[in-house]
Amino acid sequence: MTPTITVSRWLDLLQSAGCRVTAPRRAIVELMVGTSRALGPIEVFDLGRAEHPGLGLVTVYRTLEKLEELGLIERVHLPDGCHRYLRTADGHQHLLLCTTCGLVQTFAGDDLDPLTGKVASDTGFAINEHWLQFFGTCPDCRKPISTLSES
Amino acid sequence: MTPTITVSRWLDLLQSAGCRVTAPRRAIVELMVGTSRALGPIEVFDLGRAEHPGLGLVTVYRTLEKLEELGLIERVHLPDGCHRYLRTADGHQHLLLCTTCGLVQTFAGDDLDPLTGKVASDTGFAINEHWLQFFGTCPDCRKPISTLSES
DNA sequence: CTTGTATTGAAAATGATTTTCAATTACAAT
DNA sequence: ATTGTAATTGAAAATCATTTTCAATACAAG
Repeated sequence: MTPTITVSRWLDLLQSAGCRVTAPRRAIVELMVGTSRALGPIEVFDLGRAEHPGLGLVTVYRTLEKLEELGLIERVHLPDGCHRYLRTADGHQHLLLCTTCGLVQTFAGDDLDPLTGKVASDTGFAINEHWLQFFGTCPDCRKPISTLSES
Repeated sequence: MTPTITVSRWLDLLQSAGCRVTAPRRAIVELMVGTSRALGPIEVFDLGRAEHPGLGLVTVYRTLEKLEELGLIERVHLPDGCHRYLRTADGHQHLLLCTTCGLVQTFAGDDLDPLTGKVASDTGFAINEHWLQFFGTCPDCRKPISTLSES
């Protein structure tokens, strides 16, 4: 699906959920659909103002919250304690994140269901979520600044 | 190693690092050594005041930071975005956390080194950290309140 | 085009964490 | 034991992220 079609789909889903389609929301949706980086609220705010200069930070928070409710984006947590938002991948994916620029790649990891079941029965916990995430530095961020390609 | 000996060892390590051993620090160290729950700063503050009533929240933050620097405790992140501190386990362990009370269990998961190497060479990332964590509800927190045992 | 209501952005409020600072205290050197 | 000094303390203020409040605005249904 092309980015343009995905943007329309997200806006339709917003409308189906009883929300209005407004310029600020459109700007934020375009951003989140178009990027392959995990973005924090301030980044969305800064990038969004390029599209829609009047955009307010409060609207960013509210829109991200709504997109998360709809399952279109999800929070990812980083080692430093910050969290950012990321377009939800199809199916449950394991994540590889660049801690410098936020670039995200997904990878097909091991199937954790058997391990989850074993740990649950060993411990008596009811397990309802897991994280398998790798963190590192992406190829671009590993390069010296002089040779950096545009993102 | 008994908890008492571990407390002494932590205090010795603090001193070796050029820090002074004070009553507030002793209270916080005893807490972190003695619990099997991941505790947030406010929890440490509240529990610590039982031991040392004058304890200030600022001191809690500073002491936890120092213990983390020394590698004696580590931050764990939770799905809701909060983070708590946990006595560092021997070797790298995978964690199972109760999202209700913070109880932590470690489990021997799959060895992720081969997968890490594969993902690194597939993507060109330099991978330097990973999380494999399960979240759920521990046996005690699953029980109705009337039958709760003391922790 | 009019109208009702969801949405907006600014400002204020909140909550977590950090910084500043004067008073205190551990502890090394007498 | 006493003392000097630098590390440490807790309170208050500052900072930063996030949420709430609210009056003005703008979407979309009729």
